[in-house]
Amino acid sequence: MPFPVHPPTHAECTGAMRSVRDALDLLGGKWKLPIIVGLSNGPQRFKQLQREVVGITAKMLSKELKELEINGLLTRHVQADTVPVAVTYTLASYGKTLFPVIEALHQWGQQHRTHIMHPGAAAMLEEAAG
Amino acid sequence: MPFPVHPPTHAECTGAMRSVRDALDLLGGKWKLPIIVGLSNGPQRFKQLQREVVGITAKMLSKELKELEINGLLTRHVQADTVPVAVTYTLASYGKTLFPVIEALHQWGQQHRTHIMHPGAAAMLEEAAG
DNA sequence: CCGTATCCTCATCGATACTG
DNA sequence: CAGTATCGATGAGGATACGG
Repeated sequence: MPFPVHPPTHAECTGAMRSVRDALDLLGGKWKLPIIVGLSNGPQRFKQLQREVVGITAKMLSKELKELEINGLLTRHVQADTVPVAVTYTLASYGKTLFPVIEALHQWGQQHRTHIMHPGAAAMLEEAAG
Repeated sequence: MPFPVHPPTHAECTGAMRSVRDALDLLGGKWKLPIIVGLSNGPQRFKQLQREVVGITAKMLSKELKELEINGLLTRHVQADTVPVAVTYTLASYGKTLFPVIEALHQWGQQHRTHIMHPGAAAMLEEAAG
């Protein structure tokens, strides 16, 4: 088993599609992206992060953070000598390698909104292109 | 409502995250990517496509194709003068604008596999970076 | 503060049978 | 061939209560 980290929620893929699926699954779900964005402005403690990621429950935040940590995207640091304990999550430099990917998604998604709202121009281009 | 096309499966997002979510949702799910890949080698009829996208049921293929068509990623052409009717699906040139995005996901996903299998080097880099 | 445990709802997807 | 209709399983995610 070459890729034990992520649970195979989707069908097995062959060749190049496997890695696309991996990246998609890593960014997929409801909360992964907001969490990464929330941490992109600097380290956050659990409660801070929960306030930033509006609507997330402690259960989901805990679960998602665990997955992201296992994948090396963020690090978890426990300050044990305080009461109560303070836990800080930091976006790893490896996690920041996702930024170009997210940016690519952002660019496409943004133009897609305008594309959907002005389908006429696109249709004419389609027609011209055959 | 600025974006009526895609069902809002996920929480509303603010600012830049909306468009990332849009792109992610469009590519997300189990079958969208395999279908796009299957059509990237040229037009396909329904049954052909179902053979190419291994494991998909007619129900899912029909549903996914409808969504992709609504989003302008592919076109549906009906040859009504044959018995039985022939329906051909073609990846629109607009659909091909997704290729760079998919390529970005592919690149990251591929290096992630090697990253996960050689975490030592990454850990050392992390440590040095602080 | 930082989570975990339990129960619950709902969307997604699969299997199967059926129609034009 | 190209789908649709129906039923059922599965799992992501939410609500709430509780523990360290």
